[in-house]
Amino acid sequence: VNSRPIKRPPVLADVARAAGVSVPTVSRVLSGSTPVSADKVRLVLQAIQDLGYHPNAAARALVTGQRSIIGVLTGDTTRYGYASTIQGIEEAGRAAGLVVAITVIDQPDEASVRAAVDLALAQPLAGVIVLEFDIQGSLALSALPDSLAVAAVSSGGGGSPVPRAVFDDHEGGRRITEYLLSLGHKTVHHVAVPGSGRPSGRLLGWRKALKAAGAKVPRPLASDWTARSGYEAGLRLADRDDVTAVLCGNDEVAFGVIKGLQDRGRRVPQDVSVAGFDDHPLAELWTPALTTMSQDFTELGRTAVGFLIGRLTGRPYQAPNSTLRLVIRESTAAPRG
Amino acid sequence: VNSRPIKRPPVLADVARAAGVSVPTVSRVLSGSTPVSADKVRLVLQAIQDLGYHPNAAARALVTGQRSIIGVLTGDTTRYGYASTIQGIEEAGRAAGLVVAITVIDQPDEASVRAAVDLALAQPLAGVIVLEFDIQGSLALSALPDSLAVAAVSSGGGGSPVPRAVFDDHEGGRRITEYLLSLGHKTVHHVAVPGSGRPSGRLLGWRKALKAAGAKVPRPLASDWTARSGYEAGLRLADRDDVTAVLCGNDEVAFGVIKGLQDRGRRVPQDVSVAGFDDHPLAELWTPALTTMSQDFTELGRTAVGFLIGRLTGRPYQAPNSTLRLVIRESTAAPRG
DNA sequence: CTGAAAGCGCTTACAG
DNA sequence: CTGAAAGCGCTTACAG
Repeated sequence: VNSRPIKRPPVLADVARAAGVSVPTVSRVLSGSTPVSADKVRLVLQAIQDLGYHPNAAARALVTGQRSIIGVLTGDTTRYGYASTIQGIEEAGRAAGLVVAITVIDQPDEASVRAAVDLALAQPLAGVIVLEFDIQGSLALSALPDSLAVAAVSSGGGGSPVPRAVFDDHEGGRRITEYLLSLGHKTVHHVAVPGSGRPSGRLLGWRKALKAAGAKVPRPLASDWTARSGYEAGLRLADRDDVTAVLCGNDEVAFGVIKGLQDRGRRVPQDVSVAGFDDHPLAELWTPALTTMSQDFTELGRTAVGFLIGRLTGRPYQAPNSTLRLVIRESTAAPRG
Repeated sequence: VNSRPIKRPPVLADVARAAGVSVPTVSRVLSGSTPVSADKVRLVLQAIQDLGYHPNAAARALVTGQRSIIGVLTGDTTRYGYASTIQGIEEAGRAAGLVVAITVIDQPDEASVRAAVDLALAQPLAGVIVLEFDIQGSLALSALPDSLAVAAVSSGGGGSPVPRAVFDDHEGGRRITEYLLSLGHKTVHHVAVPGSGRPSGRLLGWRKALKAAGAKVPRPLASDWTARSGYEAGLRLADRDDVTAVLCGNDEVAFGVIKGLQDRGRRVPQDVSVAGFDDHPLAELWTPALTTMSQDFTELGRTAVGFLIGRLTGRPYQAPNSTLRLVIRESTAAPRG
């Protein structure tokens, strides 16, 4: 493979020499902090151009103490909720002149968390945002030093006292379960996604709605967030004739559950209603189109950046209201008979 | 919202004072570069613990010249191909002690590219990886200075002489089109995704296969990568009775095309065969399960990191072979009659 | 094994 | 407007 040679990058002194001025003068041209005579400005700009000079970020960060990196600690980067949240963080970060440095914590154990935290903290960070969607996230939050500005995006409350952009999973789970019950289902089954150590808020809200309605609370099935694990759950649920409604921990799992039910000859929603969570972009195109609880993850990511910048600047940040919204499509209906 | 106070982070001198040793001694304990007496090691470790000391990354980077950030320049972070590639970069990066700093170039114009490049280069970067999947990527590649280690993940060849992890879109497009023709279709229609300035390799390979077979080359429809735009295309294609096979620029578009065809009463694959590109995780669960050209984006991301580290260390990196693989499922069949 | 000294590349008072 | 000087927090020869 071809490749350009890597030269020693030019430094400020090189530019100063080329332009015939002092080092501080170049710095002033760059920052605009102090007036510089027009002709020197021209010479300096020319030299910067010629040499292809870019400031050494490390040196600048050292002296100014200015950091322009938001560290993001997360258990995943590709699933819908995670990826959308990161997208929001990146957008809001970039608008504020910050880049996003991602470190994935791939296992929910102390060692992985420690390794990831150490790696992240080895960067000149303005602050860190933790995606507290899973056990990794919870652990990371408590492993972070006090000297750092920290915010979290979180599915429900939480322990350590950091600003959190939370989507109210509990409330969402409750509302969508109530909706299913209101269609006439005797109870609602649940295919759960992993929680952050404790049961997910979605599961808690689901259980609460069932209890409030005096409905039987079936034992939840487990999934690992993936459509494939949802499919397995769907196959199992298809064999039980007491199942008329299923709430899934997220849309990807719901897609799999629907397919599993259909592959066993159960029609959705005529035989079984299925609802999801999150409003994945494909939810409206699924067959049948998926009823779900919509969440604006991107907004949540932006909010977390707002919190972080608020802490950094001392100006408190006003979080926008919850974006929870029940989206009724075709995958849910009244039970037969 | 509650929040912990941000204290001035402790520095090496604070640790040295607390432990009653000199600054270099603390540094030596940290790096292990030079033996330090056991009792001093203990004192230093204790002080580090007590103070919650973390090294100042900027200072360390300045003196060692070591950078542990891979800058990633990309047009998107959430779509399947992009997100998976970034996942691979992060994995391989983390394994090598590097974090991934993402900057999105949200518009394919010079100004957006310049802003993103400047923001990325303001960090202490070990090198940068450009996702050359779109126009933004191509522009970014030419805007990067020579003094930086650069690699790209790319859909097909390319201009500037940087090491590229390429997935052979052209070859993939050709092979899957040949497959569709081999089923007996007179020609294959195409719903294209945006290319990186020029037509996508997928489109080129598709066209080449048609020409080689002496088939008519229909005018391709455009999409913007999303399932929704695929849906629009599907609706339009459904009205034409000369359409018996459609190759889509990616799986998400294919999902939409299938739904659009179905909503207009066309059955897939009995009336129209539809094939995708990429092997999205939901492709196997779609109804009908999607025939597609599988690509290992995660692997590509890892390869790009390999190139980068190869350049940094001077040890050339041997790229793995192409991962292109035709996956035949249920969405394609011989035409009727 | 350990400390005093120099220096990485920048910015910011300090004097003109 | 401009340069000489100091210093950010670390690491690395240099002497013991």
